[in-house]
Amino acid sequence: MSWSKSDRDGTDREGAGRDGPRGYHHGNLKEALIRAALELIAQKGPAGFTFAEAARWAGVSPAAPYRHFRDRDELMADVARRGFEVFEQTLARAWDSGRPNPGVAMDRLGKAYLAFARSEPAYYSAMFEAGVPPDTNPELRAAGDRAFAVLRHAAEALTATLPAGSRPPALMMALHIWSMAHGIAALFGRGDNARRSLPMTPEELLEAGMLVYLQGLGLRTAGPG
Amino acid sequence: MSWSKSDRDGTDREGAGRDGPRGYHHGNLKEALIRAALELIAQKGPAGFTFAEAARWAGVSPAAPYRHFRDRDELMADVARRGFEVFEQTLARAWDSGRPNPGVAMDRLGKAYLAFARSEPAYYSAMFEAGVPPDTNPELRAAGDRAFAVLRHAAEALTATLPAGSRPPALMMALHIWSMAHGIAALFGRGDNARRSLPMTPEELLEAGMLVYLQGLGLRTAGPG
DNA sequence: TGTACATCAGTGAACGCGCGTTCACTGATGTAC
DNA sequence: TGTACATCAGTGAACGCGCGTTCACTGATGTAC
Repeated sequence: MSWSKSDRDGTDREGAGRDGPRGYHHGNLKEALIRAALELIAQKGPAGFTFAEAARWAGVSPAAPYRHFRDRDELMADVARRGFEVFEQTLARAWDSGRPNPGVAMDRLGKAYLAFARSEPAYYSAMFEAGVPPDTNPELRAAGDRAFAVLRHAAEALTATLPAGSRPPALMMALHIWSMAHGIAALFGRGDNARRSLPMTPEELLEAGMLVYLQGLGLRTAGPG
Repeated sequence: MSWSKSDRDGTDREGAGRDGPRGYHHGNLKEALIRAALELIAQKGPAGFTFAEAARWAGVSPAAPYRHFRDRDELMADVARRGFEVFEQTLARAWDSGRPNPGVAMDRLGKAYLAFARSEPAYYSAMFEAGVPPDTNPELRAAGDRAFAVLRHAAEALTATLPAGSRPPALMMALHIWSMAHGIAALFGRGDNARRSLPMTPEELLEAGMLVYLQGLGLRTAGPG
């Protein structure tokens, strides 16, 4: 990205309109296409996003995207990769090195997970539901691994509070928490999709589930606060 | 093609074929379309299934399906409904009224969940991933509710083994187990999709997760056997 | 500082394709009498 | 038992549409000199 010297992200494009980067051809088509994809995926799901419509959204001819992506799949993979990067940062910020203690931080991590799935449905779809094989792209896989690593480190910090003899495998614990968080996000976490009514918020459901789970591991979680 | 009276279904059509009710026009086009949809969804995901191709698969003209389904979505909803019915039966059989004890039966239930997701990916996709709103169809919703009821009853049976004072809400417990099972199925449970390598089988992961969870509830599960 | 030139992002026209959907139709079926 | 008729499942041709993809092109940019 950012490859003319004088920058060009001064204004933003789609959504509220405002053609920013004027000057020459388009300026920052690659970014514009990514943003168009995010918008379209959010509106119509990962399947309802076409190369042609992304081009239209960005205000260029249907042939223009081929200058930046081999095909639709490559664009989707790029969206997924960026999604993992944002996801990693979001989770890492929530975890905050386990402050003030791993239990509280893990609770925050869970909430951040669901918040991401809800507020960034397009990223989340591209990452987990669009059928993008993680091996498409070494960078995609690496980004996914880095995001998962945040969760794994959190699990390690939690198990470290247990006496050395009775520590469960942190990797397994991370996988359990990931699975439950993903399950809740997929089944109940998004606005209109697969709407099943819940007697509580997804956040409450996950928080309760993690509490029970951690208790099952022998962790005395202080709970929130 | 083929519209003389004899002929017609002598040869088998889709998959393992065997078109039953031969005789006249097609005989059982509705069923044939459902089976075509299952095949196509299994091969190419819920998005890669078109009305026209289902018709081709069933060997009829592209206009024929309109005699049986208003549109693609209605067909998809029907697939989902049938999926929930099969799912309910599968889960109920695995639960087997909680024999020989709820702990063992719950373990079986979890394995049956994952087995269904793996062996019937088309049903599973239509049910949970195709974006079919459950309210499309009262029957669809009812079928989904009945399938979930199996899980809820299992949770009730498990909580009933606890002293009256310390019973967690069975509904919440059912939701937790469902979420974890769905999360594992979605992230790790299918062959090629979203392949993430695991240091264990999905079944082992779910079994371990349920064990920890149940322990957290204070349930002394005997474990398998 | 100015000019010529290579680079390359985006154009616009064109194509083949498969999809969804409609329409008047046809041929098989079941049934009333 | 036979005949006339209503019903209805499936036909096949047709349509408009949007997509993916290609192509020779053009016009803006950066840069070597």
